[in-house]
Order: sequence, then structure tokens, then C-alpha cells
Amino acid sequence: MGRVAGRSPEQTRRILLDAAWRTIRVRGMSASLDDVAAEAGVTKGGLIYHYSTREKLLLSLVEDSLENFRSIVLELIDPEDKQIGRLARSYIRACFVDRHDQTSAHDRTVVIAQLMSIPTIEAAARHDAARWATDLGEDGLPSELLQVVTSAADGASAAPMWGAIRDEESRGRLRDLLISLTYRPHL
Amino acid sequence: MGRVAGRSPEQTRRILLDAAWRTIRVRGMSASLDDVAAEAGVTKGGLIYHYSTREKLLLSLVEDSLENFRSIVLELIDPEDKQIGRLARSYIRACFVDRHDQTSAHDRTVVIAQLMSIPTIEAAARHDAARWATDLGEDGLPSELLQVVTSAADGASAAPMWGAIRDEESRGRLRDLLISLTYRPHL
DNA sequence: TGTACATCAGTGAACGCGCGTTCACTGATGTAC
DNA sequence: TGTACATCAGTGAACGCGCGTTCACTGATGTAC
Repeated sequence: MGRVAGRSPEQTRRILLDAAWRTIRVRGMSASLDDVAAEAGVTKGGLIYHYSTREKLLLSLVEDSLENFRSIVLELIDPEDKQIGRLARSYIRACFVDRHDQTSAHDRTVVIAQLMSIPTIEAAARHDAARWATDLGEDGLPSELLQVVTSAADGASAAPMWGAIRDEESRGRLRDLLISLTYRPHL
Repeated sequence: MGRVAGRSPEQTRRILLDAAWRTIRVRGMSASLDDVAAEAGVTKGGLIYHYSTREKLLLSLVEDSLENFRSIVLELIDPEDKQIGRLARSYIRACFVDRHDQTSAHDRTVVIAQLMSIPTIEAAARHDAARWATDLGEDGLPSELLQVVTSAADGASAAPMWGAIRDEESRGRLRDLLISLTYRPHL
């Protein structure tokens, strides 16, 4: 058919990334380019027109999810909150968010974990992790307290990866407890 | 050549599982059966003689690593420790162990996370996670405290999966802090 | 004790399928004149 | 305003390679007599 009117390349790339997310969530990392393209309503050739190799698609996916998670954290910062640890609290909230329409913290960790053997993706993940360490460090909480609450938030969001699924209510209690811990000067 | 004297089938299977671990650690989940067999010093046909499909090899790998982690935790229980929370403390210690000769907590989480899209493996992981929830629950710590420390231990051991690598010293401090938290009746 | 046979623990070649990638082509849109 | 040309955003067939799996075969060991 050729070019379809009324859609910019940027829009198509977004459609492709979203389709890739949905496909990978269902079929795991062995999802093929055909699967992704079909989910996006495009042929494999059309997909390859935008992402010339599989690796480039996956790298974009990871970068997109890292940015997405960061924007969720920024969004969840409480404007009323003027005390130190406000970024950490927002980070914790973001780790417990589970928006089905978007890439959650859980998806982020799952997909990146599966792709860490690809060097370009490992580099991107490392860079992002270092940035979080810096940003959270500047937030002002004592370092050990910060480690405890962020590790726990990470662990809780990644737990389904190794089979540990907790109900919504107990997840909520853990989140609230972690947030309350950030108000203690010393544990 | 045929049968090589002086090695039982069980020994060969152990050699194959260990080789699979080493291969996957280096080449990621896309490691081929040829890679694994070569690492074990056997042909692909020889590998398939013991594990008739790729999935069976991977399931054995996961079951082996879950058992291995459990035995590490039991090994690390302090016989002097008679207070409640002794299993939780041992679990925390195990999450921070990094024995290069064995499957660490980190390996466990990485590989299982990558294989959760295979139903038989997901079932095994869920079963194991439920068992930990029961065992740790019976350990006697208040449930919320237990959630905090085990989530943090899990998060710290899985962190390298998404690029966050901390130095040995700060890991040690986090571990000790988590253990000390288990002695508090209420956080 | 030797011998015949069965079984175990593999070997190594071959097969077929799916996947990522390449490529020639195309139809719709934008632009110059 | 129409027309010719360039470019964009794909299509869809084909290719080649690697992988998991199958299979015929084999050499060493165990066992019955």
C-alpha cells in the first residue's frame, strides 16, 4: 500500500514501541519481529524501516521505559512536601504503581533484566542506575536509610519476576510503611 | 566414543547443569545447547540424551538453583541464635552471599526472571516463593517488618539485574542494618 | 574362565523450521515550475 | 492550475543461518551361562 496518510514517523515509532511492550509481556523475550509488527498492524518490513535491527528496537524500548519510569516519579512528587526525602518517597510510590496502560516499574525491571547481556543495553541501564543513585543521594536522606527503603521498593516491584506475588492490600501497607520510614532521622 | 568409564549419569547431569550455569552467565539466555554441551565437554547429542528438550534442561536448572539457595539459607542459620527471626536473618545473609563457585541469590533471580514465560518454570517459581512466604511467616517476626527486610534483601540481590551495582562495603552495611532491624519488636 | 548378548552413555551427521535481514518495488504525499 | 519528479513510508517475497530435535550408529560395561 505504501505510505498511510495522517501519521507521522514519530507516531508510528510510538505505536511500534507500545506494540513491542504488549507483545513481550505476553510472549516473553522470544517474541519475534513478526509478532511485534503484527501487533502494531504493520509488516515486518515496515518495522525494520524504523528500527533497522532487532537490537535497535530493544534499545529504544529500554530507553523509553527508563524515561517513562523517571517521568512517573517526577509526576508523583507531592508539591506540598517540603521535607528532605521527597524524591525518595516519590520513587517508592512509583515502584508500587501498576498502571496497566503504561510500562510499570515491574515491566521496566523485567525487560531490562532480560536484556542485560546486550552491551548497549547494559550500558544504558548502568547509566540510568547511576543517575538515580546521584539524584536520590542529593535528596538528603541518610545513606543507609535510603538504601533500605529503595532496595525494599525495588525488591517489592521486582518480586513477581521470581514468582512472589502479594495482594494489593499488603503491597499498599508495605509502601506506606516504607514512606513513613523516610521521615525518621535515624532508623 | 560411547560410554566414558568412571562417571555416573548423575555426575554427568551435574556437570551439565554447572556448565549450563556458566554458559548462561556469560552468553545470556540465548546460549545454545551447543554452547552448553561444549562447556561440559560433551556433544549436543550427549546433552540431549540426559535432557531430552531444552525446556527440561532449563526447568532442572531452575529447580536446582532454588534448592541450592534454600540449602545456603539453612547452612547460614546461626546455631547460637535462639530468638525469633533467625530464619529471616539467615535469608538476608544468603541474599548477600556471592560465592562465585555456586549459584548465588543473584543468579537465581536473574535466570528465573528470564524464564518466567515458560509455564512449567513459572509454576516451580511460584511454588517455591509460596514456600518461602510460609517458612518465613512461621519464623515469628511481625509481618510488616518481615516484608520490609526481605524485600530489601531481595531488591539488593537483584539490583545488578537492572544495572545498579554497589560496592562490597556498602552492601555489607546494608546487610548488617537489615539484620539489626529484625531485632526490633516494632519498627 | 571365556563368550554371547543386552544395555548404557554417548557420537556426529542431517533435517526442518523460524527468525532476522535484505531487497526490489509501490502508492501516497510534497514540491518546483 | 496541471504536470513531472523526488521522497517518504511502507509491502511482501526471498534468503541464509542457527538452532532444537531426530536418528542411525557405536564402544565400553554389566550379566547369564
